[in-house]
Amino acid sequence: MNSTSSTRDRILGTAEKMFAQRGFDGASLRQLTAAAGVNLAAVNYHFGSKEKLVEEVFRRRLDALNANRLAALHKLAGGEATLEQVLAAYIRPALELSHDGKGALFMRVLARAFAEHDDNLRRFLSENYGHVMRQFTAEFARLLPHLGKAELYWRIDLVTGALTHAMSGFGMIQRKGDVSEQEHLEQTVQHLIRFAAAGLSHP
Amino acid sequence: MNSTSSTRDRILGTAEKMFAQRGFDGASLRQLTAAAGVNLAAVNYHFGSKEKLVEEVFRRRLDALNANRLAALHKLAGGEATLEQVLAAYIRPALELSHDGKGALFMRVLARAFAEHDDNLRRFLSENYGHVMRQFTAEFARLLPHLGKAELYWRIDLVTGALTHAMSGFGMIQRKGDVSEQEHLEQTVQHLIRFAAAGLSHP
DNA sequence: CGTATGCTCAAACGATCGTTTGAATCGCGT
DNA sequence: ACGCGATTCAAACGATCGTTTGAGCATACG
Repeated sequence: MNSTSSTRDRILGTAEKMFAQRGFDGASLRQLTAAAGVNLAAVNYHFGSKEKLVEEVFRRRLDALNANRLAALHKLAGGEATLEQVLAAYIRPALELSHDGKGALFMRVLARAFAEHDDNLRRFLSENYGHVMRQFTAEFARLLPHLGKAELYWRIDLVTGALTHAMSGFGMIQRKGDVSEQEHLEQTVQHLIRFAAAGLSHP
Repeated sequence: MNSTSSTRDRILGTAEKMFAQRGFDGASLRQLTAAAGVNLAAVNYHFGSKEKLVEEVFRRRLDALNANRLAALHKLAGGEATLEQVLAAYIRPALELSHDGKGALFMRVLARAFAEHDDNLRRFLSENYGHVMRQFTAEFARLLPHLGKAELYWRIDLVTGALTHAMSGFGMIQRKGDVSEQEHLEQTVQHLIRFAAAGLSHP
């Protein structure tokens, strides 16, 4: 077995792009393998099925994304972090991912998956990355003690919707020529954090 | 030609349900017509094509929804309405639509369409209902003069994402047995309005 | 050298898709 | 009662889908 099959990676990269553009059903394996320059049967050989390929596209990005989120969260002083800091730990890794060309496509894939309400995919996400969301929710609960449990979950859901919506469009937003990429990213992070903080903590 | 063909309406109603459940590509005309109890060819006879059927599903709901939104907006005292009132004019009709059983499905269809970034559908929505969004944006600009144009658009986009996300899940949220439907709706409207107002108007 | 083993390839499989067709049936004005 | 347009119907069309197959090629190991 090859340790890093070029065919496997080309399929994954092309799949990410085409899933973002045409959706999971809309992107056929024939279009996908043709665009990747590999044989049609290579997908089933390397991944087993189209659905397993979808899961692998998610796993590759989300493993890194959620590891970064947890690392940022744990780096904060336990029990003393501010709401803005916790939000930054949640938002910045996602925005950094959506900032480079290929990661931006993945955020659109993610937004699509949210909207599709696909039960298999939701179970996959919950099983593999639910613990991350749980840790952040616990932090939010500590920082917003005046909110009831239902109210807190509700606001987090609203913030999640806003962020998903925003990041699925990020990267397509025209950036002014007089600010650097890093500056643009930082400004966007600050906007998102302030928006989320305002929505979460209002009385 | 029949003025209100039962076949036409059954197709539209079933299409809304199945598009919400399985997406536009995922719901086939064979499943759809079988569930509606009509012949397969009836879709192409009454609507011309599957894509025209999709547009008609949108048109039927959005005509009423946006008319209600504009009526609520114009009923406000011109130039003196508060941010919360304008938000209510925007949010309440959508939530009322998503409150009855069939409208709730439509909101999921709408959320799906947002995530799919389909160019044809976006053009259709922009051409037919763009003027509504423009009027609300003008009101927001009047009420939030301290925000730059770019900043305002950005926050409206975030609010739109949050609302779409929330309303696509609304109706699935379990309602406590001790509050009436009307009460539940009103509480939800108030939550959404306060969340949106906080996100829009924060410094 | 011979032969496993990992991988690629063209071709085909059955299933399902949206659409079209032409005949059968319905419903109403004259 | 008759005729005609509107509607429904079963059947078929070509296209495309995900998956499987078996032969061919490569590389490494005994």
